[in-house]
Amino acid sequence: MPESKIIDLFALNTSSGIPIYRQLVDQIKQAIMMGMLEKGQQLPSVRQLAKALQINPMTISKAFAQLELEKILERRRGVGMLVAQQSKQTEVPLVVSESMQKFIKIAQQHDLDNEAIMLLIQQGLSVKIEGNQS
Amino acid sequence: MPESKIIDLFALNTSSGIPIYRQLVDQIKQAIMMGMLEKGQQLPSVRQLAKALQINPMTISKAFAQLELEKILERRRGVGMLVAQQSKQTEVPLVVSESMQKFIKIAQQHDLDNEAIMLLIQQGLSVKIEGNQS
DNA sequence: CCTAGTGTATTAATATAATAATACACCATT
DNA sequence: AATGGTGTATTATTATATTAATACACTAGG
Repeated sequence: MPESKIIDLFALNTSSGIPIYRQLVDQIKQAIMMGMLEKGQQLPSVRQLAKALQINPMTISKAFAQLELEKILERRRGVGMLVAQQSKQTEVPLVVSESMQKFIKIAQQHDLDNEAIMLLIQQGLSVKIEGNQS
Repeated sequence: MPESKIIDLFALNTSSGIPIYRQLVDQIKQAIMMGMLEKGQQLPSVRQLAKALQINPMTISKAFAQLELEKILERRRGVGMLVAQQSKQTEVPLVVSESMQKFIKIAQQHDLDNEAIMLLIQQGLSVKIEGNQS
């Protein structure tokens, strides 16, 4: 994916109540999972993004700081940012996406809305382990 | 489910960063979805819960205020709280749970952790319509 | 070295949310 | 009406998170 198009990956919603930097973090992880960003891929500069998205450069930087902590991106002062070669986030296998789509379809056919679906999954994930982690 | 056992439904984590009242809201919705709370079912009183869970009564009340707004519970001053007969939250059909469990199993077999699974679903839900928007 | 491009540490301003204390409102039973 | 149980509006405190401004740090290329 050409660097110029990467900016189009981001769809920020400033009135959703979800912090901008978190939206950035999530959307980058998702882009990698969907195969839209590859390891070694260079990202647009903090200032380019900040200008294009009309937000403060530090907000971008904060998002990337978190992503670096999680070993997903590498930041290089004076150079730029790129998807880490050893990124912990990787593209999701097709069978997984397919299984998910099947599940979502069935859930929607039974009138579950998005929030209910998220809650159900959350429940499903926490039940696996007896007692609560998190 | 006997009222005395309902308190056991709640597993609050005061150090998770997730607000207590939101944990209560989510856990009640989940309990209904899992069939552990039924329509018309009476809930323990605000003060009983507050004492058992070691939190302020107003925190319980806040959670229930939200659930009433969403037409899930009914609150009756001087009487108590109960699951609304017309509750918008309903038990999830078995086929849905099964499909979900299948999906979770496959995802975990492919090394997705809980956070990745949640992000994936979130992505899956936001990409509603495949096709042209031209 | 100088410049113009990278990213960022520090700090401050803002915004907002979460929790709790209090006193009050409502209801059923006597 | 008195009592003892319900829930709650109001208010204040606290905590904390988010965003932004500024000045600084690093790098590549001329």
